[in-house]
Amino acid sequence: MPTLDDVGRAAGVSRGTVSNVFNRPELVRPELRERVEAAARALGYGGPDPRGRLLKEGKFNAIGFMPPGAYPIAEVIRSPYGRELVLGAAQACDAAGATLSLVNGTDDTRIASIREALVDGFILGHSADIDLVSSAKRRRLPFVIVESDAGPDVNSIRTDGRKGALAVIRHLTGLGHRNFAILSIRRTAGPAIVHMPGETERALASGFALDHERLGGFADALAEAGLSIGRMPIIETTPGDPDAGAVVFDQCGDATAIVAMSDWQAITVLDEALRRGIHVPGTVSVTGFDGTAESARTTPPLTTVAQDIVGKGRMAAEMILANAPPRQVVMPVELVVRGSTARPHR
Amino acid sequence: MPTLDDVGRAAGVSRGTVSNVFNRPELVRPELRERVEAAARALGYGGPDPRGRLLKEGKFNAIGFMPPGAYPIAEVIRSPYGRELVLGAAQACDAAGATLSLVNGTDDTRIASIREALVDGFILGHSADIDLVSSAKRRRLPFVIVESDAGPDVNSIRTDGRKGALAVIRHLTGLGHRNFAILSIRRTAGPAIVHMPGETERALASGFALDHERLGGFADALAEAGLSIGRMPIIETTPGDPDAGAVVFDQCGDATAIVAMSDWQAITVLDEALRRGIHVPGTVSVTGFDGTAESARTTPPLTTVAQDIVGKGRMAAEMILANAPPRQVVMPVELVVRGSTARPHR
DNA sequence: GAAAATTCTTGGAGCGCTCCAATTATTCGC
DNA sequence: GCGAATAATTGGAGCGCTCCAAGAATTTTC
Repeated sequence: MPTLDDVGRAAGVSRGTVSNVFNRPELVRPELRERVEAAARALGYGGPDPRGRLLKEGKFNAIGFMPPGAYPIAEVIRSPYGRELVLGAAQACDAAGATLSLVNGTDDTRIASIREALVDGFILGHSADIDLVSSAKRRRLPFVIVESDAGPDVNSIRTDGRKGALAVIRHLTGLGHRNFAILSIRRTAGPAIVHMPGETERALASGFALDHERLGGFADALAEAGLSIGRMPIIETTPGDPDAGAVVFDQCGDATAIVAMSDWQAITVLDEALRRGIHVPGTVSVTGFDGTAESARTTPPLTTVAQDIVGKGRMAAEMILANAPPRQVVMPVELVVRGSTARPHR
Repeated sequence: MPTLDDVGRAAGVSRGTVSNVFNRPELVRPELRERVEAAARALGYGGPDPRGRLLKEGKFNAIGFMPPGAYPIAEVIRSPYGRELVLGAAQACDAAGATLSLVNGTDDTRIASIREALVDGFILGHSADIDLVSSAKRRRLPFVIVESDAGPDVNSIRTDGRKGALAVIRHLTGLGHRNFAILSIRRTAGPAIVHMPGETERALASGFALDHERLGGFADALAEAGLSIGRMPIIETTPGDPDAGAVVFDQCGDATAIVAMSDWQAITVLDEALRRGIHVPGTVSVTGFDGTAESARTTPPLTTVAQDIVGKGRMAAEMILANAPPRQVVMPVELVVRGSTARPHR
């Protein structure tokens, strides 16, 4: 690849003049400019390489989005939640004229990705992963953690998951439900993990901070109704896993309410119910979490905990762009009761 | 910000050794390594700046996606079509461990964005925009144009829009329709542009190559049935413009079939029909284009021209990643007849 | 037509890093 | 304990560019 120097040599001018031709053409005499442009064309010079400029100038004008867990970036676009979050971030980038980089990282490359991504800041899709946070810190770029709180010196933005969880369970116990199955989020790729009653401690200890908080809310609300979360099956599935619904119905025959940690999982359950001819909410009630656009369009429409996901993504990106002192934002939630919940059968 | 040299000075070692501590720690004696690490911590050195490396090494390990027209990147995520295209590209990036950069560019910054984006190649969301293509060429990075053909020396991947358009119109004329309204894609932001019968030449000349091809298909299929496209109103709207449906019904009262260039626009029409109590397909038939996932879930389900959008995005990204000689790919289409079309009323 | 003012052009310094050949320190073998 | 082998460290060159002070060329002014 030819360089500024090569072009300069070919045109009989200095590197500096060639640079001016490309960056401040008004500074160079028209005839010279044309000579330089001709030389550049002849050599196939494609304009100043951004690498060189970068070293001198600094900013990448881009913010990075790193998916939660070790999810592939495609999964982020595919998931209703991820999509809305990215949409919000994209809105903020549009307003700022910045690029939004979806940064790829498998389990063992995400640390390196943080170190090397060509961005001015990061959105870490929900994760309290200590290693990730500390490498983000080390890099000394602004970053925001979505959906968990990593202390006062780190930007974070999360939903009041506890409150949402309480609201869901109170709604269901209020309707008379006593037997629940909980559909939790598996943090890595792979098939469903089933924790039957009595062996649910492991589930409670695992996964994202997000799950802890929501599970905590579930546990407390169940306790209010004299129930114990330890008696309920907990099933961890990857959101979007099409088998999740089947596993739930296979394993949790006597649950009258299936409580999912995400709309996407709840929708899978709805699909499977339809397939099996199980009536929702007649035979079983189903709840989601997130209030994605999809949740309003299912049959029946999903009872869910709504939050402003797009707003969350936008705010996350704005926090990076603004580069202000760290803040910890907690977004409100609201229970949206729709058609997928009713009194238990009998 | 401290540099390798600063750290080296503080630790009493050379720059090279500090570099080794971070990149090939096994090369440096443990005690020294610790001394260097301590110095780095003390100075708040965040590890080697990727900028420096970049200059030496080259690849960005990222591909850029530039939205069609001057659409903001948020619009790409929001639109069903854009989302699937990006999803496909993300799949290919996942497989290759690359970053997917959604590159921002307004009308007057897109050229500069192409020049300066920190990527190894581009996907140009459908656009035959001469300036853009030539600046992409100039930069000498591999790039792929989606949805139009820019000649044998440029990668492109497009759908057989003409065939799809023919199929739609033949289906509708076969059902007995004679009065159509055409919903075309406005390339810039802004309200609907209405071209009433007799003034449609302008519409035929404008917009994306994509529209030309599809409009050409419509025109020919109409001609087969003894009809003239010049007699049909053509309305250009921005996909996702929620008013599109209203404009169509306000302006095209006697059309028995509304033919949209994208599912998204067709869905808007469906929504508006519902709002006005106009029965689809009883009173008016509606067709989409693209076969997005959404099109199967509308009420009634949409008759549309299906194509493998995700596959298209994936292939586009793969073409860049592979960096092989230019190819021009034409993807097949298939008419999918669903519930939104029927014989005209009366 | 010479000095002053203006416009253009030059090339060195430096951005932070990696690479590598050369140098220095350490360990090994007998 | 000494030379050879091995391991660890160094620092210069260079990646492609921008910036800028200085110098050269041209134009203006009186």
